[in-house]
Amino acid sequence: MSDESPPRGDKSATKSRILAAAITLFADQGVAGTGVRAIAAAADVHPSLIIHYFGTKDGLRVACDKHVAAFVREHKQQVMRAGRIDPAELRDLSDGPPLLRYLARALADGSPHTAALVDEMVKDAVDYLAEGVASGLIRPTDYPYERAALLAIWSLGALALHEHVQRLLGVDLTNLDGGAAVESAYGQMASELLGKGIFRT
Amino acid sequence: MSDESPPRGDKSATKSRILAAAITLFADQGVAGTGVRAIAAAADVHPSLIIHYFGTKDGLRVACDKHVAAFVREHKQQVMRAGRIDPAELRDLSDGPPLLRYLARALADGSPHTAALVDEMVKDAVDYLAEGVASGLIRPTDYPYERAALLAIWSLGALALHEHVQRLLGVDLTNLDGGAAVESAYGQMASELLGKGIFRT
DNA sequence: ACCCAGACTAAACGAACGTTCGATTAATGT
DNA sequence: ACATTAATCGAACGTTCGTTTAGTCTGGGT
Repeated sequence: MSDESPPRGDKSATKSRILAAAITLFADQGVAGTGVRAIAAAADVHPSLIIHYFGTKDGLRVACDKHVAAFVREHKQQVMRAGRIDPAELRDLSDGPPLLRYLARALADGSPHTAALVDEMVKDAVDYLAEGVASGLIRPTDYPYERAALLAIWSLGALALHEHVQRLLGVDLTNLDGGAAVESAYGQMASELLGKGIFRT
Repeated sequence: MSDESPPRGDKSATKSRILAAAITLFADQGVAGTGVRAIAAAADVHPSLIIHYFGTKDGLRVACDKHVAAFVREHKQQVMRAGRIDPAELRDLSDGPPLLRYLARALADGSPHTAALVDEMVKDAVDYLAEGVASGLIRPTDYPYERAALLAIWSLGALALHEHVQRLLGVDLTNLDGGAAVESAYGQMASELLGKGIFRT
């Protein structure tokens, strides 16, 4: 019980408090299922202040999209591998709003900015896989784009179904602590499947 | 322009008309984003009739869940492989409400009955894969349950992200016509990845 | 012929919704 | 000290929400 009452008159701090509250609630209950009053209460501000800053509820949604997209853009590779985010950045992730849970919902909901984000991730994956092929680690393919796309879909799809992944395999892909996901049942099984394949040679 | 005006006094027909409209709208806009009035208008009935039949909006949601679950339970294997539903059943799928789109949203939203459904699919996949192992087609593994679970997650995750799958690979997993998905870029790439693996031997 | 169960409608309720408007407060420049 | 600006609140707007209540209409049993 230290700084419970937010300081008044600090615009950017209030704005990010609203943003954090919105991301949390949107991630939990969906955009349509969350009212501005609930967000305002969580951010400890008056509802009309949200409109004053973001114009409209959808403006706030867009701001949340952009905020999460900015984070993801800096960690594309790690997010797509659903783990192994370096500990320094990880503190920001556990302390702040649940960015990955928000992303998971945005992926399924088809929010405006998410498609572009996914496309970027696929493009990066193409390059990343091409490097692996060049260094002889990764098997070449006739369809490098399609392979990258499918790997991205599988990774992000697992993130979107993180609730089921947790129930079935015991890993919370949205709350990775120190690369736990890679050593988990999820990571080990993914290695086995992608490593040796599934069909008998 | 044949039977535009629905017959009055046919309880079960009206009920399924409401159910179909609800599944369509829920799949398109989400449960929270769809009002009972919109459903009533789509089903061409009065809003209060929905309450009369299903008690509450959430009761209608549960009825939709059950209806979709019943369909999926009869086609578990095909749904998980996201294709190859036999043409007879397929007509019901294209004519009726978008059951797979509803399922995709329910998977990500975590609706009540979906978890049990996924668990059943995984259990079936365990058996199915065990048969493959017994017949020598499929490589054995030390963790058969985890393998089945991950394959299910990948399949259903791709379904949940069907919008991105369509944009990236040109396949609509929710609107499969005659096993097109298996021969598509999605199906071929999945075969390649699961067949030979990704790492160079 | 009557009646009655039930399919269905009409109108309204209170609550919650997103948003607007005007006032109040506190910091800032002069 | 004063004017200005912006941050923030308080109260209300009109709309839509899910639901309720009371009713009308109709087909089938007796």
